[in-house]
Order: sequence, then structure tokens, then C-alpha cells
Amino acid sequence: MPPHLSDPCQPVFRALADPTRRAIISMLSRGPRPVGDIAAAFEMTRPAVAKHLAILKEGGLIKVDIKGRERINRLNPAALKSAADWLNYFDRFWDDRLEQLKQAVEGDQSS
Amino acid sequence: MPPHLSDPCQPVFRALADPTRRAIISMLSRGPRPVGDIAAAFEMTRPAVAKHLAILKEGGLIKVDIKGRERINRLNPAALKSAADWLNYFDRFWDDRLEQLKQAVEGDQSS
DNA sequence: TTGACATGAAACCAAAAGGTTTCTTATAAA
DNA sequence: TTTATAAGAAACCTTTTGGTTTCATGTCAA
Repeated sequence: MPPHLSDPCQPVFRALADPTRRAIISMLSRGPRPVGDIAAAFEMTRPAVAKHLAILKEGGLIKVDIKGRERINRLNPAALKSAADWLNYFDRFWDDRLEQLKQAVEGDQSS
Repeated sequence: MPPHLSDPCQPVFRALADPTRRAIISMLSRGPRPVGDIAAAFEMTRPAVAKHLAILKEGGLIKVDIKGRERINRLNPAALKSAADWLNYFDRFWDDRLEQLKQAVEGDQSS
């Protein structure tokens, strides 16, 4: 793959690609939780969930507070912004197209 | 909790996960192009690009206009909306948290 | 019709992804 | 101190992903 594409939001989009990870994001948006609690809510083992959490950490999407023997995983929603910005650029583009279409339909355009 | 089923934006997030596919989206936002033209802009073979286009089609992100022996790939930015909506929900959540923090810092509430 | 061109399709491959089990370590609690 | 609990880490397995090469098909142009 082209290595010249060093893309800052790549780790974020990568993290978002898996439905389990998006579900974890949803869950953590309702409050921080240790790994064991998260794993209990999914039909997979704790190490599997821990791997998903590691990928989410790589994207900066979660932060960890060590509290005794527990690792409390806390959502960092700000990290979603790079991906949201990327997408919203195209939403604006889409809106522009819509605006052009509207103007065309309303008639009297020059081209 | 774990029903990964009925996740309408999964094909979209899947398509967005690859940097080449995001670059293709960017390119097509500047105008529709046949597969060969797109492949010429990347350091990979045409069949590889065709596979990426297939995944983008699965997410509804591009549409194809058949024109003689050419397949003109056209961006459908509206399909990005489901992913953008998902992300923007958390941006709002992030804003809410920020608002709470601001209010807390400004002081004088009792809890 | 013949040939060139744009593309689809299939077979194949290496690496990454997503999962498991097993083992170790650190802390809490008895 | 002993035992139970929470989690990290390593080894391993299977499927998916991202790429290739090769070949077949349909269409434009001489």
C-alpha cells in the first residue's frame, strides 16, 4: 500500500470499522467501565474485548484510569472529531450539490 | 446490547476504514471517473482498485453509470450521512460534557 | 471483420484481523 | 500469609483483506 498516505485519522477510522468497537464506544458513553464489565456484556472472551480496547486506545478514543487492580476505560469523544470533520466535509459537498440542484430546478440559471 | 445485526452503517464504516478507499472518495468528489483513470492515480493494479470500488458500492458510496464500454464511477455523498450521524451524536455528547465542565469551572453549583 | 481497449472475473497468496486458550502478574480481601 | 480477583501477555488458529496475475467479455474504431 502507498506508504506516503500518512493519514492522521486512519487509526480512528480503523477503530470505527468494527461493530463491536462501535458498541463499546456507545457503552462507554454511558460511563467508564473496567474491561471485565465490558466483556460481560458481549458474547466473547475478555482477552478479545481487551484487544478491541487496545485498538480503540490507538485511535485515542479511550483513556485508561488505573485504580488499584482495575483499569477503568473512559471514552474520549474528542478523538472522534478528526473522523467527523472528514465526513462533514463531504456532507457540506452534498449540501452544495443539493443547493445547485434546487437552484437549477427553480429555473433561470445561466449554464 | 450485542446485536450487531441490523446495523445499517456497518458497510459504510467498513468502506471508510481503508485509506485508499477514502482517497478514492476524495478523488470522485472532484468528478466521476472510470476505473482505469482511478487506477492510474494509485500505485496499484486496476483489479485492486476495482475491488475497492466494489466495497464502496456495497456501502452505497458510489454509483455506476455504464457508458459504452466504460463504467463511470460517481460519488454518492448522501450515503456518508449514516456514518456522519453516528459520529455527530458523540460530538454533541462531547459538547455537552464540555458545557458541563465549563459550568462546573464557573463555580457555585451544589452537587 | 479485425484489432485494440476498458473492464469483469477467477485463482491464488501473504498479511492482518478477530477470536480462543493458557499462563503470569498485581492487588484486594480472608 | 494465603487465596481470590482483575487484568496483561503470549501462542495459536481461522477467516478476511488487500493485493497480484491471468484470462474472458463486450464495445469502439479501422
